[in-house]
Amino acid sequence: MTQGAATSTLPEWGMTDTARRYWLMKSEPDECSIDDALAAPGATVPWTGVRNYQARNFMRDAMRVGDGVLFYHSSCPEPGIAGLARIASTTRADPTQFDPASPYHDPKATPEKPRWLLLDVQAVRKTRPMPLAELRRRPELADMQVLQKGSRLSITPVDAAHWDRIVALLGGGA
DNA sequence: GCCAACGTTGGC
DNA sequence: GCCAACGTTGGC
Repeated sequence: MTQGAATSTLPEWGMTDTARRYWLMKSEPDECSIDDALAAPGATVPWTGVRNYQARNFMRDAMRVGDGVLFYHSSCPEPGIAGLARIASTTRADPTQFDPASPYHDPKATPEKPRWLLLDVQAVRKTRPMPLAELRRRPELADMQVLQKGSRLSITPVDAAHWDRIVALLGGGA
């Protein structure tokens, strides 16, 4: 247990302070696919571009090194889970917010007062595609947050039971 | 390209 | 602090 203060709990998600947590993180494959992540040094990529406070706060307050990640492809021909990953760092300022040339530029952010954070995500393996339509088809997954009507968050918590079920359906371990 | 849903902004 | 207008997300 060498990692720093991991004190926050998410009782609303039934998470305890000690258990491993699980997340679903959306990425547009045009920007960073599971293949891109696996090809990166250490299979690790900085998760840039989060511009939603709730998603940022998950990263800042609840995500911990080693947490499991469902790597999800969005805004593409076949949206769905494309791989498994893990959280590989704590948060730091997302440098794209300071870059006027970046689509993620935030003119109100300064290095002294950054608004947006990122953390590193390490790809573990590519899986068979598990399309959104398949997730919706399975009753035992119906209450996943990402499947709720109007859900747009790019980072959502995943129940351990849902994680276990999805990993089983994907075959192999996590 | 459409559009439902949701988040943010800014006038008051 | 309200809330209408606007922008964004993301599946289809």
